[in-house]
Amino acid sequence: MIGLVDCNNFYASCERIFRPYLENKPIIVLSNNDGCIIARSNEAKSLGFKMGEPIFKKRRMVEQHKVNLFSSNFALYGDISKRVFDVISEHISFYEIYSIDEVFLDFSNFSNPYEEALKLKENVKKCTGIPISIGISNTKTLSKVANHVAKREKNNIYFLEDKDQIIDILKKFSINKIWGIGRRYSSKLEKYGIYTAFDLLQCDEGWIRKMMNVTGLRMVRELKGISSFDFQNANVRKKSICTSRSFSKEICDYEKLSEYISMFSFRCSEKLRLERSCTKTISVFINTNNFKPKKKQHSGYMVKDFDVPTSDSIEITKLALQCLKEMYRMDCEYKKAGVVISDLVPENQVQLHIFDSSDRKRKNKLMKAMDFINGMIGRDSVRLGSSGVINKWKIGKERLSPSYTTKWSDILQIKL
DNA sequence: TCTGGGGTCCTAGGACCC
DNA sequence: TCTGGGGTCCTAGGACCC
Repeated sequence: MIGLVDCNNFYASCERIFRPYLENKPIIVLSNNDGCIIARSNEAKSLGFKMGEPIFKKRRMVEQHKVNLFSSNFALYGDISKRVFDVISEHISFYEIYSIDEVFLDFSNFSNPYEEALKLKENVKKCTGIPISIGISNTKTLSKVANHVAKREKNNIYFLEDKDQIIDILKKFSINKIWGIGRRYSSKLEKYGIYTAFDLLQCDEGWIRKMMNVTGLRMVRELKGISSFDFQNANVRKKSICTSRSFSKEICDYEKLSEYISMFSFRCSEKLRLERSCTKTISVFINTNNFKPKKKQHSGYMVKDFDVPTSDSIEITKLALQCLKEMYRMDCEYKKAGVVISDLVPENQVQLHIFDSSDRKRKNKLMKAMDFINGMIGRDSVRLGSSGVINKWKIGKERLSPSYTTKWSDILQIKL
């Protein structure tokens, strides 16, 4: 038996924890630059706000219904997420964290999974203030289905086991809600008259394999109750790391753009060291605003390799800036840029290079010192000169809530 | 005026090897 | 007229997830 925990409207719920007066009020959380809708409370959902919609198109509706808008506060969400998982780990020893607000649980040792889920749900709510839903079934994909159903149940828990019951639900379950079927596949399948999960189960497996390759086939098997996606080991390393941003205003100036690229590279290398990995490959991209098709368009993308895999911020930033230099066009206005590092190897398995003359031990020490200082007294306390002197990259966040749990200056005060 | 960020997996086809 | 068989590695692009 596999349980899937999903935090209800996670980001919106995080904002609500410290503002109980927002209970039953519509809440929307916005992406960077306060651009798109990325989370909605149930109240906001029923008012008709859509995921991913740009908020400026909805200004009037926001005012009309007195919707509470928030800029995204990922420091807060990340910390609350960790607390939720901490509580869960006290109940269950074998679990797989799937995303910031989802975790698969091994429920096979419980004689009464429903009771166990209920206890877990209540404890998470009590300890963190976050409401969760739990779907239970015998494969990951079916537990995802069960979780959908759970969202509408009174207790937010659904145990899906009985064969007839599974068929009943799959007959009403439209394909675009299935885990692993997105917009492309659903419109492709609908052309063949396949509208529900049940319809999909009637198809020939060879045909499914041809249509949706082996991943799609595995998903269909899971719907049939045959487990095809394993539990992931808790400490899988990342295969790539990316830092990218859209700018609130387009940038032409090379100096300014290079400061961003430098900052993105630095951020990537910090994440990389946290993973205890090194990178072999770096790619940099810069894009103009494709919502303004009349303006000159350019999508630059450049990849470069390191002779020796590294996690050194200085080396990584240097190569990234070289990429930028080679593709930057002075007659373009750039709206978005990013740095991706890939081909990651564990730091203790780095292949050395016969002509490598740099003192890697010394560089490592320097990076450790930087990470230590920034960890002690705050991000960017020490950084590279190439990223500029002041925090120019502060992206538009007008409605940012305090970082109640991760910043001393923002800690909640209670009057007794 | 204003449109997010960070990941994963799979496949076909080209280039190469013996 | 007729021209083999069995592999690996890499990349771009397509699909998906939250």
